[in-house]
Amino acid sequence: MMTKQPLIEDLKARGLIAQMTDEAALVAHLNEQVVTLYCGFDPTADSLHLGHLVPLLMLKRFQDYGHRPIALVGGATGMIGDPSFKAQERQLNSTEVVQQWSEKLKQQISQFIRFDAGEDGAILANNYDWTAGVDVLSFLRDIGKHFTVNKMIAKESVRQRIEREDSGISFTEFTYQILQSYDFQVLNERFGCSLQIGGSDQWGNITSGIDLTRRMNGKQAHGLTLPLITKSDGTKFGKTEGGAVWLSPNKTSPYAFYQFWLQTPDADVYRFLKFFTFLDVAEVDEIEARDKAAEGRPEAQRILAEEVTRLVHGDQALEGARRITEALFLGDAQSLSETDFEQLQLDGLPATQLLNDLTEMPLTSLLVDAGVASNGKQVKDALQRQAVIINETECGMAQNMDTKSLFAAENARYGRFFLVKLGKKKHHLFYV
RNA sequence: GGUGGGGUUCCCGAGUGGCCAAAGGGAUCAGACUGUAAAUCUGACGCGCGAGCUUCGGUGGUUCGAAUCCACCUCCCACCA
Repeated sequence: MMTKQPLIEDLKARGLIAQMTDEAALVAHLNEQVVTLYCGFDPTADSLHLGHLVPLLMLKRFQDYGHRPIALVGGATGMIGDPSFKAQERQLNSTEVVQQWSEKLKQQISQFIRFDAGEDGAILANNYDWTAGVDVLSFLRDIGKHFTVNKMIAKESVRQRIEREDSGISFTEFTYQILQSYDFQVLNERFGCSLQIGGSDQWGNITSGIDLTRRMNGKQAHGLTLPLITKSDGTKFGKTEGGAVWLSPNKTSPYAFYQFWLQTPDADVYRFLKFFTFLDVAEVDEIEARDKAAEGRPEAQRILAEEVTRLVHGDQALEGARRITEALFLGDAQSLSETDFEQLQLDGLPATQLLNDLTEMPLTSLLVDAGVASNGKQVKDALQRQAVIINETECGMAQNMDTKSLFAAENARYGRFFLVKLGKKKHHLFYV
């Protein structure tokens, strides 16, 4: 890294700080030494999603400034469920499932930070290791004694659950903040970890961990939270028609991932460039200025999509995503060669093999079965507007029952490919 | 334990015997305009190509006909004890 402004200044400029404990003390602490910091990720699914990306990149930002990150997988806390700002009690997952998910998260996290032997080499930990073996009496006497229920109840993060009588909060979830606090204390003791970061919903858990660390270890620790990522139109960030955008290529293909970013509204894109990429703030401002001056289509979305896809899926996957995008949106699909088609499939364009007998198979059902649309109504709607295109041929309602002839061999590209477009953005490859 | 209010389609929320697959808003999808953006306008929005099928906390009843009436059950809310 070249000359750059101090870490906290940079984070502020990016809008990445929601709250922090005593700023002056934290800044001084970061300037004085290599700081070991941690962020926890609970296994609530078999993959991380976009919501985890900002904290994950935050760890990397700290590492880039010479600090030592600990990525903590919540094998233990994931068994309990964090009640913070959740409206309802969570469904518990079995031990095997949580452990399995923990392993997957570990692998994902590993690709973002450096695990070399240097003093800023990252550490991967699982709180299951130090929590599973604690017996009840020790837990209550050694740890629980440091918490007053009065304070625990007062936390904003659990207040609505305590005040609302229709949901309530189980003792299990109520103890979550103790477990997380214990993590901080243990990490402080074992690795000298003195800073915890997390989403702004974690503020309560973080400060209680700081308290516990001070009580049990006599050490002063710090905390910093990141803002909740919001969209300018008020809808939830990180969701698409199909649900969450995952970091695992098996759950969200690099192509879909790339497309997600490419479709970022102008009103959010520059903010997101600061949140999700390592481009300098000045660079982002420059891009913005250039786009404003240029009139017409901005460059920002493309840059954002490329940067983030590369970060999460690597150069090769990015190339694949770009190839598909170019073929489908920029070039004309007419000119694709046979190997291009094969490549599209390899690159992750959703593809489905055609059934042998398409007699009596409505186009609506075919497309729904392939996952192009979620129900027949959507296909029907598109058909009524001539918005279904099979290899350059527009289809209307009248063709709904003509699936067999639409997908007849003589209409296939190179005798086996059908590129189906539903609406402007959904593409699907069918092959014989 | 008592009294009163309530559980409606993804969410919020109307509907109190037929005109209800169920107002309105949000979310979502598609079209127009654009730049694979926003805003705006249009259409779709329980499932089904269709005939048609299945919904209004649950079960059973009254009725030609029920989300709407009755009984019981269940969950929630408010107040009282």
